[in-house]
Amino acid sequence: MTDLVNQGKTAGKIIEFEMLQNIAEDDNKHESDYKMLFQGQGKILLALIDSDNLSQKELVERIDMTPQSTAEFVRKLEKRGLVTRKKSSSDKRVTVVSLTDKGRLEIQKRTRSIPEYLRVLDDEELEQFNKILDKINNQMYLDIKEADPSLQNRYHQFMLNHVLNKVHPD
Amino acid sequence: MTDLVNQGKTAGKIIEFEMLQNIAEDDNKHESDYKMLFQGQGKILLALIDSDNLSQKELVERIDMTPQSTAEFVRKLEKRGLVTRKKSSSDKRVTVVSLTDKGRLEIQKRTRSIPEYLRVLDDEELEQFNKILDKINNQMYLDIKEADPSLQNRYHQFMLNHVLNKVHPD
DNA sequence: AGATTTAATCAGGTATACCTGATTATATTT
DNA sequence: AAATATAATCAGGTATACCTGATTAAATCT
Repeated sequence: MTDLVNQGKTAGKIIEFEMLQNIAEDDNKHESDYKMLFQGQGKILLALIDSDNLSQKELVERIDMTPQSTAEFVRKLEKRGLVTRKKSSSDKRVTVVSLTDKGRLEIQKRTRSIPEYLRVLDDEELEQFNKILDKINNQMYLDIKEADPSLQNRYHQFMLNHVLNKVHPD
Repeated sequence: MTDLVNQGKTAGKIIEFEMLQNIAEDDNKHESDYKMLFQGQGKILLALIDSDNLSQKELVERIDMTPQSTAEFVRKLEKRGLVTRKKSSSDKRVTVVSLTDKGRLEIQKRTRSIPEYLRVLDDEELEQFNKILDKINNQMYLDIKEADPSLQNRYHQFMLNHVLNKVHPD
């Protein structure tokens, strides 16, 4: 039963960690809104760094949202200057969405930047942390797949690929 | 410079971890909406487990929100049956907000529950993880204080106490 | 007792993330 | 060429988290 006590302690520290990230964000406002990465406009940006110039239809498939919501978020991103929308010449029904440089920078700021707090860990701790996160994440993939097998084909897998391989290349 | 590479890897895994938590939540919807813990209604609940029967005025101080927003969230929580509101008899201007049993359970579900994914870590890893989280969290406290010294007196400290000492007692 | 301060509410607004149903315009089928 | 399917948009809605300004009611001060 010592197990449960230790797990409980860790669980508390994880909540604390998330709380602190939240507070730190309030501070530098829009700079690093990690909450927004996995919903709405953020989801679209993430889909686009994975593969650019997608039609809204393709976005919808990857992102697991209605075409209407997707269109709305794309428009908002366009207004913010993070993506462009142009009609495809081969099929004038489709709208191709592309990242602007500003958009690319925006996501990189959010996903590629190394949080300051990691600097307090030494090499050994960093390695331990990596291993632990790998274990946890793998378990979560399994849990998610088990809970809803259809999820595995959706935006998750591509985000995974993105986060693991592209944003942080070795 | 190997440092930066390792830190980058870890940063990616943290984003992945957060993404996975998000997805897992979508699945069991309202069950464990960790995003909602540190804003709006969640913030109020958190303030109330720390110390119950607060006036809205006291809530406002702890929670760093306008009285109007606070009142709004309290009303919503009342509608959901998570808190009660009664006028103080000593000062009929003040409204005392108290957690109901349902409300208490609600936050415990969100803060006390041990995430399933922790079960994959063995004793040693759990200990390492605890140490790492301590180091990171402490650093974040320092960073936050540095960025805005006024924050230290607000809801953060009490949440810290709560998360560390009360929700997960040894 | 009258003036002022205080706790809270009312009224109304903004922004974000979503959704459903109906419609338009272009492609593809038949 | 007419019918159908497809990509996207329009219109309108819900819910959440916030906010400002104005007002009410009770308490305290002078």
